[in-house]
Amino acid sequence: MLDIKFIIENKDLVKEGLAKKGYTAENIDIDALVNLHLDINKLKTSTQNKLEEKNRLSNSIKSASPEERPQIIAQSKSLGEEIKTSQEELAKLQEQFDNVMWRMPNLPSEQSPVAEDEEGNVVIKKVGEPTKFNFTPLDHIELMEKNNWSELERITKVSGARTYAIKNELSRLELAMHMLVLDKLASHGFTTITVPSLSKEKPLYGMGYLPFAQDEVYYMPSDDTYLSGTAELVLNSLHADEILSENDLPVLYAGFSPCFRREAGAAGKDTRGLVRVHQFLKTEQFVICKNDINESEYWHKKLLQISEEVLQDLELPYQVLEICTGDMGAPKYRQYDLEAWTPSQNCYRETHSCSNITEWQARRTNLRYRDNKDGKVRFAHTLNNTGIATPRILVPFIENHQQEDFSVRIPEKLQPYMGGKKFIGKNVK
RNA sequence: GGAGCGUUGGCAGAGUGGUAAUGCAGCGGAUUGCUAAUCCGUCAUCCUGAAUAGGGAUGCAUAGGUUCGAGUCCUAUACGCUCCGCCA
Repeated sequence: MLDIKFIIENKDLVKEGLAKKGYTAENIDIDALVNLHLDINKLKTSTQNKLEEKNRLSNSIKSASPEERPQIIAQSKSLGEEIKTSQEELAKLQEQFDNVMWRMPNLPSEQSPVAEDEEGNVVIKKVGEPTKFNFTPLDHIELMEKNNWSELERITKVSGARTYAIKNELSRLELAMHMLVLDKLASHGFTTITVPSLSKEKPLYGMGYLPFAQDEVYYMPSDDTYLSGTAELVLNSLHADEILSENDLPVLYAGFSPCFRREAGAAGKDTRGLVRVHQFLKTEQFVICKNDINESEYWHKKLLQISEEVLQDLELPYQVLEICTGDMGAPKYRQYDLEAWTPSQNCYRETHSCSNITEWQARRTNLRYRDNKDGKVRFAHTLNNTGIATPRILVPFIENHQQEDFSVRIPEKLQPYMGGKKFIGKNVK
């Protein structure tokens, strides 16, 4: 959510920012919004003047003589009717205004490349080389079959399309990766927190999942409850409506949770295997910091660095993308994605997404802190990044580390979490 | 699922239907100077205003209702605590 005062003072900048994100005046009409705001203020002022008069009348009743009272009461009553009418009108206008405000995306950074869609994303860094094999490599599904690591077909009979069951060492590997990342985040000062996958509606608006991605989210009408697509949802609202002390900042969370996504817009894409599933496990990095762009950009880089370390620990070749304005989600100010080399598809595939949201979410959740310098209350900045998401990352992992005998090499950093094993797989003793 | 009690500022905590006490913390100011104390103001949202001057409205979990007037009375909902039931 943006600040209406900022919008009024920076109309052109706002229009330009919206345009970069692919919005036109037909989607969001800034001039109309500002006019609506001015109308609301006018009506507010006149309504408040009436309220002031009514308060005066009410307070005078106590000291009024018994003869005067009936007249004052009648006067106050009729003024009350007028006020009610004004307030109903005001509520109507306010709802129109809020509707636009809740649909307004964040403005992108000046640094973000300007383009319409993902074609405009810019590779800013490559680490490692695409893996070369001196045998014919298998894809992750074949590898899982060779090693008795999955139940992909049986499980769809039970749980439907885009679900997975993995077993034996692969199942343990999935959990080992989360432990590796949780330990890494703890060493960077993050608080480990396992959070519910259930959420009420309000947090979805707070994060920006609603109203922007309604089709993506599971809803359970019998309980008026949603299934969370990311721990970010819950962490972003955990401190909603609070005024933190600046001394509490930054708040660093390593949030672990099962995540659920309908993948409604992805029909036909990545239908087989572990790349795109309805339910997965994610360790999420989440930061609440001061309202200072240098501070949040520092944390943005820091989160990116941590997830790069994760891919380096897993010894996966990867690239870093700076996401362009048109491919960024509505909440985002600036975004990097990490993509790991995926041999079977001969390309890099997304494993991490790292975003600076600035104050856009904090305004929606009313998350603030008291500034030490002047004692003023300010909206915090929030940031998020994948720590690790499984099973998707298992795809590049087992494909890149596969051996000719179908076993899979375990990188050194991960070995302590896998009982010291250097390889896993059927033929490994 | 059932019953009872509760929800007041950043925190703690008063509050007979008639302008939200008080303490602590924070911020601003004044004053005195020995590691700080004392006093005053401020402390959330919004409108008005050139204003970081002043004035005003709102805010006691949320949404309604009763009333000239609601933190206080009524209804519903959410959440919390205690107990009963069920349970990994």
